[in-house]
Amino acid sequence: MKLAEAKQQFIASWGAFGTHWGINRTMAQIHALLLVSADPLSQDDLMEQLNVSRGNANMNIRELIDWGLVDRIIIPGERKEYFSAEKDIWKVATQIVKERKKRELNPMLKLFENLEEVDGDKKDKHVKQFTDTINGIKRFGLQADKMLDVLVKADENWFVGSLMKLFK
Amino acid sequence: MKLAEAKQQFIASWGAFGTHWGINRTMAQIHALLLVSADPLSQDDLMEQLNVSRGNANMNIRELIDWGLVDRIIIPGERKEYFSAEKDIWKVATQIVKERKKRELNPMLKLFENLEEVDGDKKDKHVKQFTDTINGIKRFGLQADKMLDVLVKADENWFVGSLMKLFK
DNA sequence: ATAATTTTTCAATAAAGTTTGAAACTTCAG
DNA sequence: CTGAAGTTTCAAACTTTATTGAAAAATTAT
Repeated sequence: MKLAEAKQQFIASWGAFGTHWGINRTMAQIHALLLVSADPLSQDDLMEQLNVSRGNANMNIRELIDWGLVDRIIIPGERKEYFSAEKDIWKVATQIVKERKKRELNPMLKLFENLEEVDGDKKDKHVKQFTDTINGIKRFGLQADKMLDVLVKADENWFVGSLMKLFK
Repeated sequence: MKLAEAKQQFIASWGAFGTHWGINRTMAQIHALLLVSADPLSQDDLMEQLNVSRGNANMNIRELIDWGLVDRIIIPGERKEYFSAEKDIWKVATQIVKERKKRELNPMLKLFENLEEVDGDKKDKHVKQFTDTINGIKRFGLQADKMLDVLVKADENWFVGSLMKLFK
């Protein structure tokens, strides 16, 4: 398979998977293209190679920077800005975990604090089912929160090594 | 806080979070309502309590059954079907992991097998960057695949217990 | 300064995803 | 069988989200 063809296929698939993960297609495609590019690319390079508009490219590059997955690169003597993606997949994964935790898990746990106390007889099965469910979700969420904190701080070798022992 | 109000808030939030997780609002809301309901509910109960149409309720109930999160319940002497959700959050989580693995991770790994071999000089930095990236993602994916298999088979006490030791 | 180039913004438009509701289909009791 | 009750399907309407492109703002060179 030719390199250009393989790249196209990778970018298309990555974009398609992204849409199932709450990431829009363009953002995932830009990330994919930067992941497989040896050198930094400019916004115009990205627009051209992915056939997307200036506004779209700009917005999604900034979003990727915001997620900590892409860096702005200044090339001396060049007017344009260039962009480059973190290539170490372990770092990419922990960065994504970190951000999703911040954006999704933490707000959810916060919200649940309000739902803990409900009026009424604790013996009433409807009240009991509600509080038990909320409590179960909350405990699970706190557990996950702790685990993910450790995961994010760990380095790959330690983590994978420990898990390998654990999992035989 | 009144039970009815707390339920409404839980359902609304669960629905909102669901949309960030590739689950549509109605599906997440039906799941939420069944999670906090002590008894099974019929399709008409769900339609009424969530204000959604018959078609929408039907389609999303079936999707939840397909995900293994909701069971059909036949109540003797009743013509209607009733529905009930698995209440154990650990089981809910492992079931979701299992299904997403099947639907997302496995197809992705399959797709990547094709991209491994690329024509051209392995010394060319463009070829090298591409194959290194794909290889890195593939290794990571296979590792995750193995871990998730163990997680899905494990029971909660074993898993949490082992991790607690690991994470001190 | 001012002109050239690059980046950002945002209202309009397009695309994607969700929901509805009525019709078709199925099941079961009498 | 027949008809009532329940379930499923699906095209059309609607809602939400993503994308465009042109104009405004910012940046850098002369």
